[in-house]
Amino acid sequence: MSKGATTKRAILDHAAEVASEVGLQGLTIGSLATRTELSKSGLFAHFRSKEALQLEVLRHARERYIDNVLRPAVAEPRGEPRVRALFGRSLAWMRGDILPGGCPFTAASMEFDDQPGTVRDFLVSDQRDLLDSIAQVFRTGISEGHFRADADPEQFAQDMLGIEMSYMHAHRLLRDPKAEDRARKAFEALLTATR
Amino acid sequence: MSKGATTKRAILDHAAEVASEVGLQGLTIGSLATRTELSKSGLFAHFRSKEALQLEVLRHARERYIDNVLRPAVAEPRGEPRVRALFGRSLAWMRGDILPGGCPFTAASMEFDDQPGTVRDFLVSDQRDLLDSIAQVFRTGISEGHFRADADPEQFAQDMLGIEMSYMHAHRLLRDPKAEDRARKAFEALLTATR
DNA sequence: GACGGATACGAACGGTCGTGCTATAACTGA
DNA sequence: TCAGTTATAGCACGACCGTTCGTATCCGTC
Repeated sequence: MSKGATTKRAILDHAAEVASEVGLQGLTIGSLATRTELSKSGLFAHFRSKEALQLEVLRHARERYIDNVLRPAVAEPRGEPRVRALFGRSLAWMRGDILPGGCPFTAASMEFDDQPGTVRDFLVSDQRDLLDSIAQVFRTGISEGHFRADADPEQFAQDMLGIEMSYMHAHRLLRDPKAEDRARKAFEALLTATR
Repeated sequence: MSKGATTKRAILDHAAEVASEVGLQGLTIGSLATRTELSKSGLFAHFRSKEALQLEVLRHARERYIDNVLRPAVAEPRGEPRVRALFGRSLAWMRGDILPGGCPFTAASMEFDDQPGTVRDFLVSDQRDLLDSIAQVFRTGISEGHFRADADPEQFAQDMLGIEMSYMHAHRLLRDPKAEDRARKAFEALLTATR
């Protein structure tokens, strides 16, 4: 890997962490330059605009998500075990085990849902993919006979995401120690209802 | 009401709308001054710092929430009807019927969950109150015999909030026309599980 | 109608924002 | 090793940030 690509990756590593904590708007070129020990213009040269930086940060975070959540989960046996693995790893993602500020997509979704532009467009397609992935994993559970044949995968996806989001809220903002326990109970109830 | 209080209220009305769309960080004194047709310093005089402005915006939004969601719901008969009313009005709140950008608390929670300070502190106590209110309303359903006696009100609160949050996500970001239908189905399933 | 406090304005402050340009330093491939 | 590319620094820019201060204007009270 060339020098440029190496630095760029290092920048994006830091940027994803910062963005997960202060959001994509709070992510500023000056502060990121200080943090990576680069000059503002030196860093800026890697991206041609702030918007491009934001997009690359999201792309980078998505890779992290795929590597740490989606791919390991899909490596599990089809059906319920795979669904459980996906949920468990999603909780860790939301908790901040991978990026210190928790899920940057959820945060960015709230930030940008009313701001048209390429960032919003990226988020839309990315979150659609995410929901599709959940639904797809769930479908393996239907075809394995673990869940009712008439269960709705899209419904399941939205429901599971809701459990994750309220978990992130209760855990990260409220620091509620019972948050994870409740999230897992909600998940069990959701699974029970699909059988 | 004195002149000052009138202007201040007008400012906060606009500010709450803006904040619901671009977040509390995106809310800027200059742009808010333009929007309210005041000078920057004239507006600033009503608050003594940006942080104080943010706090007052949150307080103002909370009043809106209480007036439009909580109080009308509590006016309904105790038990399940009251729980249903609370959920239905919460969906409208999340949708953006009251503030155009949807729920500013959910957005601010994501923005500030890693940023210590008075804003975060306010959000914590406010969101704790919110969850307590949901739990309390749910308890009326237990004492009326509408729900199982051993149902966990705090669990219900976190679950219902999750349904609302994933609804907001699917509706506002993804503009998914089926989002509301799914949210209502999830709510029915949640109620069913508590009987 | 005049007074006095509340309210708003204008100008200016030091900072930081995102973004260019130019020059130099560091890498890379022949 | 050296030429050529790539990467980084330095500096400057206009714009806007939150904030302060002195001044003018409004308004309620007597």
